[in-house]
Amino acid sequence: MAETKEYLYPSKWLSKASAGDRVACELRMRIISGMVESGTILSENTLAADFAVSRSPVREALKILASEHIIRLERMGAVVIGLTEKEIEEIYDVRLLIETFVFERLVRMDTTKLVQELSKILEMMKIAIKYQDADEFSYQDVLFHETIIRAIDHSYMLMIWNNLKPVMESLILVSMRGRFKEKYDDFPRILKNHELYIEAIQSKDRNLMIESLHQNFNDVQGKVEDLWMSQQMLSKGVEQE
Amino acid sequence: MAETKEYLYPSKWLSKASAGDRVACELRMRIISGMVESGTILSENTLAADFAVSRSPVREALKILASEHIIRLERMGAVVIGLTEKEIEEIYDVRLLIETFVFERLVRMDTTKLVQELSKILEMMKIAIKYQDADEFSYQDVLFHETIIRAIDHSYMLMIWNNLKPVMESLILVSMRGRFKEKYDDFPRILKNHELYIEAIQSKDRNLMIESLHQNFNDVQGKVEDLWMSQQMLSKGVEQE
DNA sequence: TCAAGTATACTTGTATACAAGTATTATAAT
DNA sequence: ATTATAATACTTGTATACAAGTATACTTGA
Repeated sequence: MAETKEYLYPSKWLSKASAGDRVACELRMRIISGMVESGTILSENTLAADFAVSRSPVREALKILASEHIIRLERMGAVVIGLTEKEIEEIYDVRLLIETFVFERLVRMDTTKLVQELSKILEMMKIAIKYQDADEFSYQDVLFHETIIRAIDHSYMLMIWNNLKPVMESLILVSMRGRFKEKYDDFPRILKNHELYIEAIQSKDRNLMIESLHQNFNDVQGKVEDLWMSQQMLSKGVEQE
Repeated sequence: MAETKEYLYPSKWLSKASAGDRVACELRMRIISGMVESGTILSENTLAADFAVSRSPVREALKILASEHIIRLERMGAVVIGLTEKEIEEIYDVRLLIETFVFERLVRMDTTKLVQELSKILEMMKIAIKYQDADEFSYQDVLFHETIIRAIDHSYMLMIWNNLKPVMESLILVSMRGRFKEKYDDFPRILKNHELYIEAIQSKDRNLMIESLHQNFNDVQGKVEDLWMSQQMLSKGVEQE
């Protein structure tokens, strides 16, 4: 059994999590970062041994990851699907779909409180950049969009978001960690886009919203791919079971 | 422990299902039909005793239902959320959103094979009506829409559908069973709408699609509510733990 | 060397056991 | 009568045990 040297998922985010959640989060990061390649077959017993837990939490984790569609539960073993370029695009299709729907609701609401909340999160993001804290930045970035979605109080939109969130979170984490090392000058632009987004919500300007949304996605999308590839290259060195 | 007299979920659909799935499906039906009222607190142990299985499958079932947002997992016990009028509307928001997106993709595809498949399903629906088989009709109805969604080969749209499907399925089952008894003359109209839908896909007529889609929803939506209420009334007589 | 059949070692699904924690209830003291 | 404390009976999360089923590998026969 290969000793797991270090964890990809921020341990501070797991303070109250169950063993099942821990395994799910860590495994998800390994899959999305490319450390565990797609096609790999995961066994409950092996994973249980690797993570030093029993099969119960592992089973739970595999169920979670299967519902996120990054693994496929088969008769014998779970097959890693991972994220291809196509699937990353699909994720953004969904985000675009959701957030456009949400915006249509927002324009008919009082958004002053929401705008204030978003501004706060934006400030947090700035500070995260200042201290080069990629994880904190990712957290706030995800929170930013979640806050917008929660604002319309639509349980099924929230359901979709909740299904998408873990994968998004991992994707953003991987992406941001890479950029804090390499492309530090990207961040002013990201912040600008979020500012535009807030402005669009404030002024209820549909076009501005769509524009900043697309910008936001282009920001992440184009770069994630490069990074993801490089991560995959990088992880070729890691020993595989 | 109250003996469970009869099952709401069609047992033939559970031929290869695990005990966890069985519990999930049956419990879902009871919640959505109103037999288990919202606010009820479910305990793993009690459910395990009721369904004569161990806690493992029950835990699995509760996780599934929680991801579908019809129960809420709390520190002690799972609280039944159920479907309010608002949530039923929200489900149709999502369906509208998905299927509109799907249609946009379809108009850029060769849909001859899809149309053929849908026609087959429609014939099946007709036969189900002929033999007054509400369950079979529901099955084909769900399959109809799933077939359309699968056609565009979009894993994340499919993911959303998969999350929505069980609840939809239960909702349609409850609705159709009621209508086979009471409002038998609704069905020609339902069939007509599905025909229109196929026609829209065939001719790639966006307006026709939107129209038939809305019709389809109105068909189910307005009536579901009445039925749901009446079901709730009806189930008041059933003894509750 | 190759085919067929059996045995073995894995797989999942379910049951059960146990530990840690929480609510409730009963008891005791003011 | 009311409040505080302690005991009890629940809760969940995790580990482990076991049964049924499947793939793999090995052995035996030609």
